[in-house]
Amino acid sequence: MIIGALSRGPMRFNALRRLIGGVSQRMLTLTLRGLERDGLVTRTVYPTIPPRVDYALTPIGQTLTEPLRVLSDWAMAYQSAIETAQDAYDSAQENL
Amino acid sequence: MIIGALSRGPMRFNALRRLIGGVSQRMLTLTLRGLERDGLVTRTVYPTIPPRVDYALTPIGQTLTEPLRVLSDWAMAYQSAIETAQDAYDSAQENL
DNA sequence: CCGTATCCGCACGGATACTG
DNA sequence: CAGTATCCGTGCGGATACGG
Repeated sequence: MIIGALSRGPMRFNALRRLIGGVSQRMLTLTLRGLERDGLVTRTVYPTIPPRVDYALTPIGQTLTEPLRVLSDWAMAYQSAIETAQDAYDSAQENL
Repeated sequence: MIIGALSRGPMRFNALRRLIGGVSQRMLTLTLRGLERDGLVTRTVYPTIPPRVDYALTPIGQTLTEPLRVLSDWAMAYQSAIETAQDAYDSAQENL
């Protein structure tokens, strides 16, 4: 989701947090550090007050947006079919 | 990896286990049950001795092979670049 | 605003033993 | 062969508090 959010341009920490939704501050930080370590995301600090930090995709990070978009499209397309299958599976398990 | 392995045709439990490698019996079973619940994989039992169980992709499961192959191709292409980035990041952390 | 530090519950997954 | 059952350590991630 971070890769997808940054695919349209750099974004600040809290903007990212609001856009993704349901992510704790801790996990967003840890995930961003991981992506930074992997060379997929850059972190730029502007020494202003209040502080400002921009996150952006590196060239390699941008190459990942397409594969992830393909996967995301698949998930959107089959989400309801999969939920239906789960319901059928679960109710079949009850009758044992 | 299970989806990728089954993309070329049905496969038995232990064949799958050997092909994937490094997966415990427990985790392979749990993962297969999850895929079955999601309607991505079918489980077929042949009541022979010794028992035989075939796993195969459902039509929906087959639609997932392409998105995953795209992602896998990306991983193969950038694996070494990412490892290099990690090494650079880690050695930069040491000097603090 | 953008984090880090600390505590803690819990569930993930390995190891092992057992079974039809 | 293809599992299930049980025990158990560890690490993930939430919650909370604090700081530049």
